[in-house]
Amino acid sequence: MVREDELIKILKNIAKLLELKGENPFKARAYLNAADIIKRSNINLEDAVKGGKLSEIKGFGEALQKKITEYVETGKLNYYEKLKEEVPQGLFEISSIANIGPGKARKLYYENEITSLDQLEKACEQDKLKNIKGFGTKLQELILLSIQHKKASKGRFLQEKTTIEAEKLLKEIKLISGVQRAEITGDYRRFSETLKNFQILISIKDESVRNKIKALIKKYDSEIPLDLEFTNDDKFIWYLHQTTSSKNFNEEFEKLAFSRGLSLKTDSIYFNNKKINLKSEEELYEILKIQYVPPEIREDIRALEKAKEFKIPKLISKEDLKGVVHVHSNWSDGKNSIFEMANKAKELGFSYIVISDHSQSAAYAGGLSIDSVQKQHKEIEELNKEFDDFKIFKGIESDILTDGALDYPEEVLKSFDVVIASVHSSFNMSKSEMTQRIIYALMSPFTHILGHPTGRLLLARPPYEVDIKEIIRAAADYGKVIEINCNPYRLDLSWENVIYAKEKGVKLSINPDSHNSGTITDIFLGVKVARKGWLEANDVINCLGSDDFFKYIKSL
DNA sequence: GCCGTTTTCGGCCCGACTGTTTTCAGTCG
Repeated sequence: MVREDELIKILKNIAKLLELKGENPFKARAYLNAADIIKRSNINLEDAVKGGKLSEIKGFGEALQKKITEYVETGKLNYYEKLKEEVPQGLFEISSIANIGPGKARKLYYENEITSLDQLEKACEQDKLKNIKGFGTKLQELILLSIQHKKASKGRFLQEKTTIEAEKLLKEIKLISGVQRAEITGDYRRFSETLKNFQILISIKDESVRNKIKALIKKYDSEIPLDLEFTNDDKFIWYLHQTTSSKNFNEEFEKLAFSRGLSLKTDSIYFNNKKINLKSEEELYEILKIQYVPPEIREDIRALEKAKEFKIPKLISKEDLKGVVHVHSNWSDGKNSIFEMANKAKELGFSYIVISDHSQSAAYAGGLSIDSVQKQHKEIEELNKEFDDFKIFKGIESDILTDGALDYPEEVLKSFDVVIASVHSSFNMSKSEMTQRIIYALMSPFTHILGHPTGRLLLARPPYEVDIKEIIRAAADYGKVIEINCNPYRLDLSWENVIYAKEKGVKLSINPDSHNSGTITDIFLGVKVARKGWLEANDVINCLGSDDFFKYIKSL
């Protein structure tokens, strides 16, 4: 099995390394282009190599064919390994800072003896960069911000990226004889956006089991650290609950539990001085006579207050979702055809999909010209005839231009069923300008949904400067919907702001923003964000059936 | 490094932005 993602990463890194070496920028672009081809197209690399079909693909010349073949056959690329040795690590790191490209990185490294991020940080703090031609006070500030963000992200991992690994490890632990119960707990179970480790709680029969687990862990090969905690089975549920909950929540919960007759001793849990073995967290809540609090919302004590009053709403679940909003097709920068995207959504049990490719200004992402829009609409109309009980809606992800305008003239905007408006350019505006820009887009009668409202990329890019609360209030005023973008790097709107949006009466749409049919399932990550934001099914517009969804959109 | 052809070398996407300039180079999407 070819690690396609890995190859894409290698090709991108080669491009960057070449730029840093100061080679012909077009050579670098050829590698970027190759990475892009692999990402967007449907080529099965293994088959293409075996069948000698690589040469048929535009963009894969002699050199790239050779390299791709080498990678497919050996899982490695010698050229890349050599290149890594030629380019200093420090130089590579420096160029990873926002607003530092290859040009500035080279200047710092070779002409100013700044050979690491630490040195770069110090130089900025000591105000030394402003003397270098091309640098100034403002850039110094931006560099510091970027370094800070990088530091804060260090040692943290995206929740979604860790899931498969975590579940696999857990399964293996459970198979060890003498392991009674085991769960991944902590941030993972509460669904925090990023994690620093896997916290695993295990109840064991006796001490000998520990060694068996340790032997298993020795074979564990991952960059994500493990934090194992052992307990006896009587206390398993208590500790599962404790380690899942946030600190604040837990403190209040313990107070309540102890005041209502629970006590914790070394051997077991006692209720009214009687030993108990809890089977589930639900049982724990039951004996305390309060409503069950799902793990996702054990963040602050408001949840506990509501639980005492039995007023925790029925949170949204996967099964409530009826349609998929915001996916890209190969008409812009997606990998699959409209048919393939629709078919996949149907297979997953959804009853409609909103195709929303990029708009004309997004040239880098193959944004649709007016002519293409019209052709795409014809294709959708034809496809709709082929599907029973499934509907494809004509959507667009329209850029919000710098002045807040949408990206097509009115007569074109009118032709879409659904318009999602998103910012994709000029991130460095002032807070008030950016806020105004987005509010202006919300005021357009053609806008239905605001896409990824803060533009953040988890662990990679902070949100653009924007007053998100003001935007949420504006969405409420103009009756517009806000997206929960489910791309694992975005999860934007964040759950904290989802809570605020609900308070203000704003409806949300849980959108996967998929660029291929395999990531439509990202939509289920969004359900977790929504749950963490206390949403119920009736807060989310794609919980509506196809007809009601369309009616709702048209009422905006 | 790729492509295409005016066949073996020249052009490759480019506009907006910005911090630094005082006309522009580097970065970004």
